[in-house]
Amino acid sequence: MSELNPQQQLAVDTLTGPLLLLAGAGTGKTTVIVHRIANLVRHGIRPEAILAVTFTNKAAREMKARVKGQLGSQADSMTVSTFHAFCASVLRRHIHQLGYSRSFSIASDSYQNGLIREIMSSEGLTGKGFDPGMVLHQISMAKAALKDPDQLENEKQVPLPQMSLLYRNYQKRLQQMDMLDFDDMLMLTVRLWQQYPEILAHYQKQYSHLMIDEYQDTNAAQLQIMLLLAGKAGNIAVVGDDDQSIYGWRGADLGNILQFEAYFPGAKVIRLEQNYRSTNTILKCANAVIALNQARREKNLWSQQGDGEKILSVSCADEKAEADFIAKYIQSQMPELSWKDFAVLFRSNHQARVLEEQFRKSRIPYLLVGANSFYHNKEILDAISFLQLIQNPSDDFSFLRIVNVPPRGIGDTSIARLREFRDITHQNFNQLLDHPEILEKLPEEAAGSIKQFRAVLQKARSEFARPGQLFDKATNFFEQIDFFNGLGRMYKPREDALRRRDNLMEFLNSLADFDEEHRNHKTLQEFLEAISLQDHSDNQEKNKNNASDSVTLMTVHAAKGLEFPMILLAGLERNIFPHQRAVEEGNEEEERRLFYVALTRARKNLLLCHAEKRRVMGQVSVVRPSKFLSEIPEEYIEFCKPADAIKPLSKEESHQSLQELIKELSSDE
DNA sequence: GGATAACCTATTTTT
DNA sequence: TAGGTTATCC
Repeated sequence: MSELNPQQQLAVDTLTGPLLLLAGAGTGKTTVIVHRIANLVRHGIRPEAILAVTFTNKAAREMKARVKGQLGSQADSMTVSTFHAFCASVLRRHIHQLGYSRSFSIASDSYQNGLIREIMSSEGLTGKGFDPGMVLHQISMAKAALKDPDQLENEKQVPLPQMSLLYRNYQKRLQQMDMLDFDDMLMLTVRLWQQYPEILAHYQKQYSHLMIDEYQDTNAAQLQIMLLLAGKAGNIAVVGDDDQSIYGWRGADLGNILQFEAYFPGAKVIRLEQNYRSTNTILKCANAVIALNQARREKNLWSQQGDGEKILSVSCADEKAEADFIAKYIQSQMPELSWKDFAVLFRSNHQARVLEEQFRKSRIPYLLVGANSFYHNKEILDAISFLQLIQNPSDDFSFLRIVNVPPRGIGDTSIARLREFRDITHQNFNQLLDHPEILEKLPEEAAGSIKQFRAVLQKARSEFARPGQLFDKATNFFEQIDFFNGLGRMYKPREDALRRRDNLMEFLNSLADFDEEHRNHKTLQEFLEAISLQDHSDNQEKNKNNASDSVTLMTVHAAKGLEFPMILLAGLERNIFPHQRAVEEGNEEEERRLFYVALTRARKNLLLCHAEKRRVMGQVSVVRPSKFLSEIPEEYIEFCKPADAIKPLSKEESHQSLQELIKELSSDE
């Protein structure tokens, strides 16, 4: 795109007051954001006074890089940050005012999970009907909506009567351990600014111009942060698309964008509707489908790219046939296209399994996005817990996690004893270890191990107290205490031992990288914060760059913001997409937005697949096509069977592929 | 303390 | 079907 269209230009020229930029899919919003920032600077706004907020680190990095392309080194003094990283920096400076330690650490999801389990079991709330994930979700939603436990008490629609009790305990335990979860970072920033107007004033003065990306995904807490920070001056520009709001289940409030003018009086609204990505056939379908939603702002995407080809809807016998068809179809498009031109999207992760299997059989290179992250590995969590405990002595949870890893004779009995002491004295485990009389009450072997453990921790704390040489310290440290080696040995008898050891090695390397990148000026605390706030798809990025050419497999959620020449959507069936539970919970419109996101990822071609029978929970059952299929206007779509969708190979090609097959068969095993 | 067996349950997961 | 968690046993 060489120059801006009139709407884009208008957005770039609107520099003061509240601005809502409704940017449809593929309408060049990032270009506008970047140009607008450059324009602000051109009009005399100091880069230090500009704050741009995104949701992901990746988005922040990209924005910064592109602004740098426009402004050069001036861009360095501007703040581009995620909501959470920004709040973390605010809280690191001021959170003592709210009774937390400034050296708080950040609770990861596995951490939250473990903590809520512990709380639920101590309240006797285990077994059927007590789902820790659900409780955690409720707490998260409450925090996102800035509700405290008392407010939850008065609510009628809580799924568990004990909700507010659990929330209160969870919060108490986190605070005792000087930990914040992700929602706390937002909630406490709001609380801080509300209770200390002079602190808020400081930030208002520092940042005169705000910009928020992916505005449709903001929750109530984030809205408060923006309202407070924008203050009376109200120089805030938000960019988003209500039709692409697909994170309601994480607390995103569509009302933030639908009622923007009510929250920010005098706001200007600009629509970007010219799309630079897709064919008009695709856009007309997407427009028609999304128009069926009630809660939205009117928009109509169009492009200058011509009509392009019709959308294809293919009906397959079952999920295996569907995967087989998808594989064959992609192969049939070769070699005119390359593997990386295709993305196969699905509603839920488990659908990937059949596809993966088929792709392996068919020897199609693929990349599964969003599969379990590096940081979910047991050994990595152990290693992080270890560092966490060194950094934050109050972290009882990490203590419990690694006090006996690798096994050093500190069993359930000893732990139970320590817990008793903790309940009586209200001191954390680390403090308890300072009392010799308590150690005496433990089994002899355990007491010995614990003393040793304590000594190791103390030594490590003094080693890590100063910034720099993180990596050296860590490697030496791990070697000295035999933690690293111990872990390696621990996994030796199993065949996954090598992988786990490699993972630990990689983790140490990431420490080294971090150290080097920041020229040895960073502390352990900063490293831990970085890995907590890092979006874990960073690893995916690396994979993607390395994997030169492969088909992408991912959920529709993961595909937001991406584009591919050809999109294949699998499992377009009732109860799968829209998801049964979403419909039951009254979220059909969000499912439709999700479908809209899927459609608008495609540049040239869209292929929608569904099966007639599918194995669900081990049982084969007859399934029906999704209602979304019937929402696509008939003139843009063609229905067919797998065989009709694949262009037959020419004689020459089929001869060739036969040759290949023979070669493969003879070389295999 | 650790291995094994039985048991349960299946959305999405930016930080 | 497959995974993750819990229960049980040695």
